[in-house]
Amino acid sequence: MATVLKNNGNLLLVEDDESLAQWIGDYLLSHNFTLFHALDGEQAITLFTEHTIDCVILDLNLPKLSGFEVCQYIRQQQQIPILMLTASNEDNDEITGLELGVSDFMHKPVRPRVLLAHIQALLRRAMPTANEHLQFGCLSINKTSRDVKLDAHKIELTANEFDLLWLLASQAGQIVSREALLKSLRGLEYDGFDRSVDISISRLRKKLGDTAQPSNKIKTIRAKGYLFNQHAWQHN
Amino acid sequence: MATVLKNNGNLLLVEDDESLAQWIGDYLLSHNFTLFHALDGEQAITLFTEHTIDCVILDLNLPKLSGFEVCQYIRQQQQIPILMLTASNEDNDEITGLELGVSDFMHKPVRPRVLLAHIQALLRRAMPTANEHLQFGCLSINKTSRDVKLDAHKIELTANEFDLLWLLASQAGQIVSREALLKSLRGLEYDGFDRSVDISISRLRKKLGDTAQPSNKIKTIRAKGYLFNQHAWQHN
DNA sequence: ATTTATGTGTAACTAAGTGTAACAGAATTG
DNA sequence: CAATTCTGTTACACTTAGTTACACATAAAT
Repeated sequence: MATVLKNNGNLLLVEDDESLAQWIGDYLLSHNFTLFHALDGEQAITLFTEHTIDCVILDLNLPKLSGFEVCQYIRQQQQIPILMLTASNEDNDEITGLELGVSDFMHKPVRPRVLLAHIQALLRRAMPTANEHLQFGCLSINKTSRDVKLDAHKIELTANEFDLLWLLASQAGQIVSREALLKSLRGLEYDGFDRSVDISISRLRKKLGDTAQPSNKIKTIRAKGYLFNQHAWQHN
Repeated sequence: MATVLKNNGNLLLVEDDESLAQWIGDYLLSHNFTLFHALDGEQAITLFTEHTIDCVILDLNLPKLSGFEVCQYIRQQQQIPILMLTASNEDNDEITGLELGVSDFMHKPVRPRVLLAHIQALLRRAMPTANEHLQFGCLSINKTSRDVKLDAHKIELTANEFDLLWLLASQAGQIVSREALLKSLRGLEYDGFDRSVDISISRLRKKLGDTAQPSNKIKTIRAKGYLFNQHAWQHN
């Protein structure tokens, strides 16, 4: 009979001290997490782009790229939780990390039970992103039924269009890069030339009646990406 | 002339050690937070219910009600950030806190600069979609919708022009150097010759109707940079 | 299996935004 | 009042984005 294991989440552990990584890793594996382990900053980014990661555990002192650089890169792509490990006395590292958007800190030495509790809390907190339903004025978006309504009038979106709308709307008011969109929609790295996102945006705008010139409901931010404007959906 | 103070947020500090509370409090007050101070758990809950609190700083060991009970009560009411202060060696306290939904931890002794960074990060995270909005007389600038209005009349700005205006307006009355602007807009170091900022300023002034000679709404400070003049936008 | 419909990407063209170069004018200096 | 430095602005080239048309892929229907 096969052993059935629940996967509690995909963790990316970025730590160059192999023995430390080993026993942290073993402990997390024994609690049914899937673990990806990077020994330096470059590996971290490679693993991050190639897999769906739920939480990053990031040591600060790394070969090739610093923890800060890795953090910055990941933050530009996604809002996933980042737990940073620091030496206890480095106030400035902690302050810099917080400004870069680190979600949580732990000081070395790390106790595994505490680490586990932190990771579980981070994942719990990140979950509400899986909110089922969004409402902006007359626009209603339901994640589970994948229904979109404008003033009680149903809008038929294709799978792609819905995913795109969800990505943008769930980060309303923030600019989302083509990189991030392309990665979520097609799992591809953005090469600077791919226009598929633009086309989908164009089709989506048409269906949502975003006819203003320039578009107002989904705004274009040149050289940066697109932005869902939550203020543009008030009933008439 | 009156001193204008911005309120960065309402903090509830729950700490029974008065001397510690005193100097943490002074430091936070000097960074333009409004502070409510409770000496025990019951006071904490009273202050919490009577005021709008943006973030709670909670010591664990309290008279009357423990920090955990206060935490639990607040969590049932609202999702506001709770920063818990613990002794460094109490793993179990930290684990219990995380399970109760504490947002962040700091171990004593607390360094004020680090505390400040944590609070700022918590507030930033708690209101990602908060409307960042600036108003100067007839000029209105909304960061999340990236809309700019002059007397209810919408001004169409390009991405660059908006970013430039935001940078200047959010530091109204202060000189902003070309270095800083170029760095923010294009991520480049200023080489002393780049004129792109000047061009964008020129286009921005035209759209904002800053036609005076010399320009009055966005002033040129020779050899220093540009300055957004908040006094030049009074209604006619 | 063939046809049909639908979704989605690529190519190509048009439109719009933004930087470089160049020159003119203003401010500053000696 | 030169000489010099800094800024404003125009013109143009280049980059980025919107959109149409079409090709390919997939799935449903015949």
